[in-house]
Amino acid sequence: MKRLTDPDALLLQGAADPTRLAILRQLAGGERVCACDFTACCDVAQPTVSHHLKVLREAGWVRSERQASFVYYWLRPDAVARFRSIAGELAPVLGTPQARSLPVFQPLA
Amino acid sequence: MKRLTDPDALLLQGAADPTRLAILRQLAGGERVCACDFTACCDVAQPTVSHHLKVLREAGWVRSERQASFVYYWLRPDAVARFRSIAGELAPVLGTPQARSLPVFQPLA
DNA sequence: TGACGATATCGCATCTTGTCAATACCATTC
DNA sequence: GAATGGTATTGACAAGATGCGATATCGTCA
Repeated sequence: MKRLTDPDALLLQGAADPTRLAILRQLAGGERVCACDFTACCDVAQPTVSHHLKVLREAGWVRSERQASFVYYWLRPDAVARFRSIAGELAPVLGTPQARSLPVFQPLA
Repeated sequence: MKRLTDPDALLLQGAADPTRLAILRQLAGGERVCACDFTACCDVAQPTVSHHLKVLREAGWVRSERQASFVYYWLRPDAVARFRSIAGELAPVLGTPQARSLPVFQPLA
C-alpha cells in the first residue's frame, strides 16, 4: 500500500472510519470527553476504542490528557481548520446554494 | 472491518488516499478531466488510476461520461457540499478568522 | 502495600486495500 | 474487417486495517 506521507491524506484517513467519525462527532462540541464515554456510543470493545483514539492522535485529530485515573480527549482546532481548508480547496462551484449557506472557511472569499 | 454503512464515512474513505486526493484536487477546478490526464500526475499505472476512479465514483465523489474513446470525469457538487457540511459539523466554537492564520498543520507536533 | 478501576499495549485472526500485469472491452480509423 | 488507442476488469499478491482477548501499566484509595 502506498505510504500515507501526505498529511492531508493522513488526516482524512483518520476520519474515514465509522467508529472514529462517531468519536470525532462526540468531540465536536469542543468539550473534553473521557475515554470511558466512547465505549458506549461506538459499540466496540475497550481495546478497540483505545486503538482508534491512538489513530486519531497520530493523525493529528485529538489531544489527550490524564486526570486522575481518567484520560480526557479533545479536538485539535487546527486539525478541524485544516479539514475545512481541504473542503475549501475542493469546492469547484463556490456559488452553489448549499455551499453559500454553510459557515465554512473561504480563503479570500 | 466494520461495514462502511455510514455514507459520510464512505465519502471520507474515498478521499483518504494520496492518489485519490490528487485526483480530486485536479478536478477541483470544476472542469471535466480526461481519464488519461490522471495517469501522469499520480505516478501510478493506468489500471490503478482506473481503480481509484471507480472507488471515487462509488463513494459519490465523481461522475463520468464517455465522449468518443475518452472518458471524462468531474466532481459532484453535492459531494463537495456534503464534505463541507461534515467539516462544519466537526467545527467546535473555533472562530473563523483564526483558521486563516493558523500555522501549518503538523499531526505529530 | 495490595486491591481495584481505567486505559494502553500485545498478539493474533480476519478482512480490506493498493498495486500492477495481463486481458477484455469500446470507439475510431484505415 | 483489422488495427489502433483509450479505458475497464480480472487475478494475484503484499501490506495495512480492524477487532478482540489477554495482559501490562497507571493512578487512586484503603
